[in-house]
Amino acid sequence: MPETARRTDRHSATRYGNRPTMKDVAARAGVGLKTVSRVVNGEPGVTPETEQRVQEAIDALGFRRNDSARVLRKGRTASIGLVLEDLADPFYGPLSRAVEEVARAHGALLINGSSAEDAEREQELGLALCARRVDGLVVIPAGDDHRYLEPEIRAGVATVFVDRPAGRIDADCVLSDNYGGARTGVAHLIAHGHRRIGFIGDMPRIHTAAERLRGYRAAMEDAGISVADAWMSLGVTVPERVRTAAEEMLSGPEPVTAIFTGNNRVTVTVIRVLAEHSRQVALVGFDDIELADLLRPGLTVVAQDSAALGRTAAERLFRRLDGILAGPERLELPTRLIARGSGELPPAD
Amino acid sequence: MPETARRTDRHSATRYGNRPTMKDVAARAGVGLKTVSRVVNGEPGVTPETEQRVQEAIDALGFRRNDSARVLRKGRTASIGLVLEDLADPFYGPLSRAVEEVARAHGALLINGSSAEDAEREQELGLALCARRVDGLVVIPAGDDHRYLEPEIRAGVATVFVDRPAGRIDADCVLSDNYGGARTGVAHLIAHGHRRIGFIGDMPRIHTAAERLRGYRAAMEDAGISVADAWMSLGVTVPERVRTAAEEMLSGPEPVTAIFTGNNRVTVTVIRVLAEHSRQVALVGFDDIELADLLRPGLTVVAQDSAALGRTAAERLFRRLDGILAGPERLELPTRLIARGSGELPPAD
DNA sequence: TAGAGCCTGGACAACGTTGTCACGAGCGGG
DNA sequence: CCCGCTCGTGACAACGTTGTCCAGGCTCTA
Repeated sequence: MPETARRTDRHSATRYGNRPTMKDVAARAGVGLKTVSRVVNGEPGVTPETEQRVQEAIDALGFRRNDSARVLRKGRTASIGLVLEDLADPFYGPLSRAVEEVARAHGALLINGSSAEDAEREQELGLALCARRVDGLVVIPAGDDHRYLEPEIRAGVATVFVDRPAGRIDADCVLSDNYGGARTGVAHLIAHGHRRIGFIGDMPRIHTAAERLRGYRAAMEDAGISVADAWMSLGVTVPERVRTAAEEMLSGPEPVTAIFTGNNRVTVTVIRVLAEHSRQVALVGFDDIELADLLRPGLTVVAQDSAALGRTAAERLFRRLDGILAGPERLELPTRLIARGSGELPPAD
Repeated sequence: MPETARRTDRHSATRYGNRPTMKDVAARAGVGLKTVSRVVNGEPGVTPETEQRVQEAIDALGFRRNDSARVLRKGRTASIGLVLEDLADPFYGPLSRAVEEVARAHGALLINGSSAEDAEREQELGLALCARRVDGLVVIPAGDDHRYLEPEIRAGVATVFVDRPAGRIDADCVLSDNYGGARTGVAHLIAHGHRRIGFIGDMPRIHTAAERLRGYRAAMEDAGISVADAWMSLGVTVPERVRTAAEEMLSGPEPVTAIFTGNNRVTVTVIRVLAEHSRQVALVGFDDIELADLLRPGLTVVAQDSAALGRTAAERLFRRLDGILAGPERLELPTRLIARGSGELPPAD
């Protein structure tokens, strides 16, 4: 049997373990290859006796269909990719989970990767997923140039951007109402008597940060308050920088009486600063935080629904895969102000 | 050109979009198929001029190698699977991220899925990943019978269980020291003068819950305290049940003066109950919680390092793939007691 | 200048699956 | 009794890639 021997050798050389194939099952059951395929896929046209023989062979050999081969033949992989910033961030966990649930409902698997807020890594990941021939891609942009995805989109990879818009290409995106949310949050502070309000946010090149700043400015303008430069601080959201920014706003001759924070990482740091601070300072944060209601005072936030973002994006992706949609569109989801105490504190002076 | 026409028809019928293949690139560049392959994979033996011609064709056509086909040919998929309970749970986010980082360091992609704490869904997911021919599998068990993975493991799928041990099969697993951690946490309460200490945990069929209960009992026994049945409550960790359990322990003629909570979901609910409660009750929770230091009093916890769990498991998986390891092993990672105030409160009476 | 050896490039088979098609058996109706 | 039909089954090609192997052209040396 040189044929068999050769085959075994090859296997033990290049793989680890010999997975049985349909050919093996067919040989054992004494039927043709296609008949096994029919049984495995539940296609009609097989007598019960034949089916049983095949099934027994499958069980005996521990056969499992190789989906890689199937995909190669069929074209669709029944999997979608998700590129996000950091799975460990509590904002993205629910988002990822929501995408997964929608994928599951459509019989698809989710492959996800973290870009670590690095544009190059985002691209690397997105393209790796395309090489795996995912049917669609949900991207939370880290970079601001997504032309690298153009050939993929043209080739039929349904692509939806979430949380931040796509850069330099025209594509579907699902965003929160960052501008409106920030505006509402700041207006809430103004309504409680504050006029000197600080804003601490992320780097302005990040779309969400820019939009939230725009909302802050709009709310201040609505109230006829002119904004001092010292009240605004934009930059990386590492604790050290945020801490310094907060302390500067709170000192000096005309300190702010309230702070609006641009995302959850900033909010947490500012809470720590305020806890060490003697004077009461009002605080409204963008993004909800677990246990926000257990703090004293409770934390008032502008909450975005990250699960809804994920769900909406994934649903749009599958509708696009089904060929129902026309041109790219931008969807905006509302935010919600949740008053818990910290945003309702009156000005201290 | 009937050949070309037919090919195009086929494509637009069964796929969406015509991805160019190496054949197309080869035709455009006027070289052979294998030469394109060599360029794409950076193999030696191609003159710079030829390479440039090929590269131009690749760019012009927007070609991207089809990894499905590659995998079929090569045997390894350079991807690993992760089956966990719920990505939205803050305990699993960092774990997943840690696994991803290790995978990335080994040039592999991570595919993950949530079992939603459902044994059937765990099996479905695990087998789907095997059908995709992942090289390895990290499983956080939901069910307690993993014999369904036996054929896969025999076939060479490196498998590591995390957080909870595998059921009814012999396999690698990486666990936290649940017993020791709980014992230390409860001993901490005893050291601060408590004798009537409650325990609220998850369903006892879950391994971690059983181990933590065992730790509780051991610490109590060490101190010569006999445990009343009313002090222990095991069951689903939905807020309603936990709330009821806590309130029962805190009422009656001999209420507990301290509570040890069996996981983060329980802890959060108990904090809420205690906040509404007049008498001071000490609390130590298993699992750390974000912002635990900002509560008043700060929350004392027995922290497990979920990222380390993931990292350790993934590293073991890749070492197994490299064929370095012998038999299955059980690794146990230490926990760490973090005192922040709530666990150091003295008994109220 | 001829022969040896090297380097580049291409033809071909194989990976495991599925779609197409054809074949043979059984059967009912003309 | 034969034609045509249905039904179960299997042979074969194709999906896009990579490993093997061979051919042809080049350089270098004797």
